[in-house]
Amino acid sequence: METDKRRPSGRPRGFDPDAALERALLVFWEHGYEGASLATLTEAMGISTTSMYATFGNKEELFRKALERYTEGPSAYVARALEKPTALDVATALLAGTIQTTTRPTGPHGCLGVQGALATGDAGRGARDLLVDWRDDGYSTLRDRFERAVDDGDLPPEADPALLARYVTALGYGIAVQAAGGVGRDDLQEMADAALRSWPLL
Amino acid sequence: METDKRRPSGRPRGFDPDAALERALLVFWEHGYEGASLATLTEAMGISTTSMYATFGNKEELFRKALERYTEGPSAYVARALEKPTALDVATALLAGTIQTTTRPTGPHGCLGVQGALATGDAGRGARDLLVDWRDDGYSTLRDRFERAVDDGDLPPEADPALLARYVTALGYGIAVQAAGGVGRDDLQEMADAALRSWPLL
DNA sequence: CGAATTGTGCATCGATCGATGCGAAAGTCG
DNA sequence: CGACTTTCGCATCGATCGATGCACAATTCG
Repeated sequence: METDKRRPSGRPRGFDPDAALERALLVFWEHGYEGASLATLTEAMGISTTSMYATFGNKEELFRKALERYTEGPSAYVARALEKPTALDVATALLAGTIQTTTRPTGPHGCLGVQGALATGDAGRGARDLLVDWRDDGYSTLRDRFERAVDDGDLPPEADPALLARYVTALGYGIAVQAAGGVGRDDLQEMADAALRSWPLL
Repeated sequence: METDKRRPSGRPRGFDPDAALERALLVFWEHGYEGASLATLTEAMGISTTSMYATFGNKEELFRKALERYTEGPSAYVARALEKPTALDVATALLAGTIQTTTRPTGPHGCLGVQGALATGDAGRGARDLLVDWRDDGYSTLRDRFERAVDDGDLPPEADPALLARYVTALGYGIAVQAAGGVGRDDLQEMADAALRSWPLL
């Protein structure tokens, strides 16, 4: 039942696709979809455009795969936060994770899901729509989690799960925008702490 | 003391610069700096590239002037909000104005100051830096306003003006991001109302 | 009128955009 | 070995990018 390690016929790849995708992710993260040219991407990935197209399809597919990698890598704190026992724990972990990820001393500032393609021309419409769905999914998942919290009695019956999810996501995206502009980690964390002091906003 | 209406020598312009700038503003607002090509811009403005360069300088200058027009037009609610009598009134008017402006049924969704150039390539660095300063100015002005509110006794001495300004701007940018993705006006307004219910976050 | 000044229309610039064609290279398989 | 399969290096594609040169049109001034 081992994973299929049989070498495929033909010339083997001269690079590690995962490592190359990680580099591409960083470029998209820092410069956005439209701001990341194929030349910049392939140079950072250390491969030729031919290899990029053969391996990843095209620029939009590369972006889609980079976003997946982002979700499972730098943005994995989201899934972990959703598993916290209480709604307040979820919100607290979500904002703390957002702040940590969007203000890493090394690596791009901000959030790929926000600055990757917020407003684009025709060429970036695919990426833009992809991120709209990505953010919508995040909101829906969070709202569902808060609905469960109401069912659990963790949140009072008067609490509004949809409103609370909007609140936390708004704070998260607002943090991401400020982080993209260079606002420091401590300032944002103080603000997030204060913003959750009145949880659940009744 | 009349404004100088003496016709300048030479052939008169065949278009209204203000109207053309307004069109350019809408294109930048919807597609962002990098996503707005000269062809798209000049077509919307109804003029040739030659006339654009003669009148506005270049693309980056056009963006700068469009941002000024945005500040004094669609974003004028900011200046009006800052004149409200109390800090809570300021915050309330600021968020309400943000929601109205970023979700206009006609016109682009979102905020030019956010989605105009959040992450860019080299070509968009000028625009990006311009918006970073624009947002920093907004934050600083709001913080100063809240400091004055503390001095006035309008806010309690324990209130933290910088933190409150971070809070309101984060909510505003978070609203802008969600509006860019098509989130509706009512959902955002409900959330903003709830977010200010615990003002001033003590 | 003619000279001077300013805006416009048209063509086009070099650079860069994303994307491909093609033959050589580097492996597996019979 | 030779046939087959897959990847790579190089050159280049047509389209679009932002930006400009230049001759002509339209106005003011002397």
